[in-house]
Order: sequence, then C-alpha cells, then structure tokens
Amino acid sequence: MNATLIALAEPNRLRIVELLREKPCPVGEIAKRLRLRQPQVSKHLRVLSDAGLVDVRPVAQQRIYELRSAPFDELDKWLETFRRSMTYRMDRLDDLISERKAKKEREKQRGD
Amino acid sequence: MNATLIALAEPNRLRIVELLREKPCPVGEIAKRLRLRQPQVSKHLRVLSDAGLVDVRPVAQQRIYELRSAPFDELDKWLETFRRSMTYRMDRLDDLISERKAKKEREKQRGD
DNA sequence: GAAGAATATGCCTTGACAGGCATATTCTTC
DNA sequence: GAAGAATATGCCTGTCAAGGCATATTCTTC
Repeated sequence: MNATLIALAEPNRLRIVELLREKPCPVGEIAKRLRLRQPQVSKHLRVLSDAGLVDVRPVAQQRIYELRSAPFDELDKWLETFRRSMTYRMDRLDDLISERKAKKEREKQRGD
Repeated sequence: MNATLIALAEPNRLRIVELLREKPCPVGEIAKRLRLRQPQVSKHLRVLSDAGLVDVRPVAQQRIYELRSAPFDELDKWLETFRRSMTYRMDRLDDLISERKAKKEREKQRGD
C-alpha cells in the first residue's frame, strides 16, 4: 500500500503510469513520448516493477511494459474504507466553511 | 492529484491520515498515539493541510485536525478511469501487440 | 562474428526532505 | 500579567533519490 503510493508519488513515474494506462509500451516509446532520457525511464520502470505496478515482457530487444491491476485494486479497497468513515461529512456547506477558516488561519499565521 | 499522492507517500503521514480516519484529533494526541515528536507531527500536518487533505479547527489552545473528503473523492475518480482503461486494455492486449509488429514491418519495408 | 538497435546498470552530483532540538507563538487560568 | 499548556516554526544535519552520463548487456541481422 505504502509502496504503491511511494511509487506513484514521483511526478514522472505518475506520467509513465498514465501513459501505460492507454496501452502497453516499450521503453523507447515512453522516453520519446514523455521527452525523458532512456536511462531515467528504465530506472523509473524498475521502481514501478519492484513495487509490483508493472509487468515486463521481452519482444526481440524491446521490453514491453504493462500495468498490473492488483495494486490498483488494493488502492481501491483502501479508499473504500475511507469513504465509509467519511460519509458523515457529506454536506458540502460544512466543508466550505471550515475550508475558509483554515485558509484564514494560515494567512494569519504567516502574518499576511 | 499528484500533490495528494506525494502527501500520502510519506509513511508517518500515511499513519496520521489513517489515524484521522477514525476521528478528528488534536496534535498532541496524534503525537502520543503514533509515538512521534510533536514538532514532526505539526510539520506533517502542515504538509497535509497544504495538500488540502486536512482541515484545522481551533479549540482553546488545541488544534483539532480532521480529514477532508474531496481529495479522496478525486483519487477515487482517478482510480475509476484507471480500472476502465485497464479492463479495456486487457481485452485488446493481443491485438495491440500484433498491431505493433505489423507497424514495425511496414516501417522496415519503407526503409525507415 | 561484427555492427547496430533497445535497454539496463553503475557512478557521480545535487536538491529535497524528514528528524532533532530549541524557541517562538497562542491561548487559558489564576 | 505571569505561568503554563498546546502547537508552530526556524535552523541544522544526514539521508536518499532523481537526473546526467558513460558503459555494459542483450538481441537481431547481415
């Protein structure tokens, strides 16, 4: 769970994942489409792989990366428990009010 | 979205969020229950607040922190589109592969 | 088996960030 | 208004991870 979040937190890795959401992709194409250097892409894919977010499949010299669904299912379950415990805050108005208060607080403390 | 993930990626912050899932909580109690130093807790809460994950409500000298639902709703939406495109992808996986091969063949024969 | 394509890895540098601690700030109570 | 509780902030340090680059590795094709 935490591993999944850590892997997804890095901006370029998130971009890679969102690209892979469309379709499986070889390293070179990822690098090209996201305008990243190939070594960095390989490293990011390594991290994603270690976290269980992607699978690799070799085709000739290429390596096709694709998303695994398991971690996303987990994340979904985790979110579900959250939704349950937060349903009592359904009214938007209450949210907006406390939001305004918090913002004021922050400004005040910064001496703005 | 990315901000939410970054905020959640830090292990102790994740613990704080999971604690707040139960009920709103003042800083001191968070520190005590998670066995963290108060300043670190305040700093983590600052990050969570900046990311819009929590709200603050002052009560006497205490500050009660509570989760906001909006970011989790967003995360949920994001995940939903993900699941959609992943099942779609799974169905068409083989098609995409042979498609790619065919494209390569064509490029090759053109002398690319 | 030599050349070249696609990818992975190792080393280095730098920036960001979490923890520790002291201290400032805010609020209450007397 | 002084004392003390609850919290925030500033500074310092160490660590870790991402980017850059060179190079190793693997596979294909001739």
